[in-house]
Amino acid sequence: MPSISDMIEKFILNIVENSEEGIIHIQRNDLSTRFSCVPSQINYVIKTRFTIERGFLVESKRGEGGFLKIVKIPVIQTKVYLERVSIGINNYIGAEQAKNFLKGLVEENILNEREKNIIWQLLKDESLPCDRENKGYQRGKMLRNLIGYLAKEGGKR
Amino acid sequence: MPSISDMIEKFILNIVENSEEGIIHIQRNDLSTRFSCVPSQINYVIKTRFTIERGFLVESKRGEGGFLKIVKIPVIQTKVYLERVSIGINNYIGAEQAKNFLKGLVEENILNEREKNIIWQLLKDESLPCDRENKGYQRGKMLRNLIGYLAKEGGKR
DNA sequence: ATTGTTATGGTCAAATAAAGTCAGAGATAG
DNA sequence: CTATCTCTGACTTTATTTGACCATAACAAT
Repeated sequence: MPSISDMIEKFILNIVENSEEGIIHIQRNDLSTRFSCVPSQINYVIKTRFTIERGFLVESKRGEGGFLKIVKIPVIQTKVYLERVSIGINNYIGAEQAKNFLKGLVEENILNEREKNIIWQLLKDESLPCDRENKGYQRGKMLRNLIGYLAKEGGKR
Repeated sequence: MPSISDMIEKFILNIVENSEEGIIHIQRNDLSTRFSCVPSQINYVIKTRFTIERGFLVESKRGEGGFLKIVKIPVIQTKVYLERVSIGINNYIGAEQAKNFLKGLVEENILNEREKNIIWQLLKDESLPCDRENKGYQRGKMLRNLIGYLAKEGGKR
């Protein structure tokens, strides 16, 4: 007995699979109407199923002309990267750990030096004006999203 | 379904791109008639999209023969540009504003598309798991450090 | 020169149209 | 029977659209 959430997932998945590029724009209200559920259920589906770990990036825009943008990325690469940096949910990523991870990506030609430096500017301690615990948490989020993007790009330059 | 504002933006952008010199004169009422919207919507588009961060200057004249003059600032000395931009970085930087900064840097050839995307992954809302106020504050810090780095590098690629 | 008229453009706040959050209720699998 | 997953709705945040009212410039008629 598939739940509504399962059906919504399937529905979205289908659109993504059949899209060129694996990038789609949908509207939250459209979906909730189609499945006669409350809009926030769409958020639930997105949050539980279209995660980085499963190979998706999601962005959105509010207001008139708003949308959900769902991007499918190659899962296998993503998983490899995620495991390498050992980013689990709620994981703490220290500055050193982040630095080493970036170095690794440069060594593998996934990033060049300049890109590494740019990224470092954004997640070094001085750029995150919050307590240590949060710095680590934020680096985790940031790196996940970065990895998602890089996986999709295939690290090509 | 792009919003009307998006279409107006595209329309203006197209004219600017196809102009010699990157300087155009348009009339607010012409535009609002063409897109059947109220005149003040044009102001909205100008204010949210043709910003200094993205490398545009806008001047206008009222009264008979009035106009909007939109200038795409030509590529200038990177450092000068960066200095100008960094002045615009205050304590709170919203997601849209950050996006505009990045777009501007790309338009000025200081960043390439890929670099812009990488940076965006790190400072978009989804990557900063904290409240709105703090997101803005952090983006400020991050962008300042980024610009500091780019200024040193001279924006060369 | 002064004044009135008309043609522009500018500002701001309210209304509308999305999407996001979160906590609690309900359902289900082990 | 309990832990986890799903569903719901009230409240929040953000982006866009609209309209009422304001400011300025050119022109025409004193």
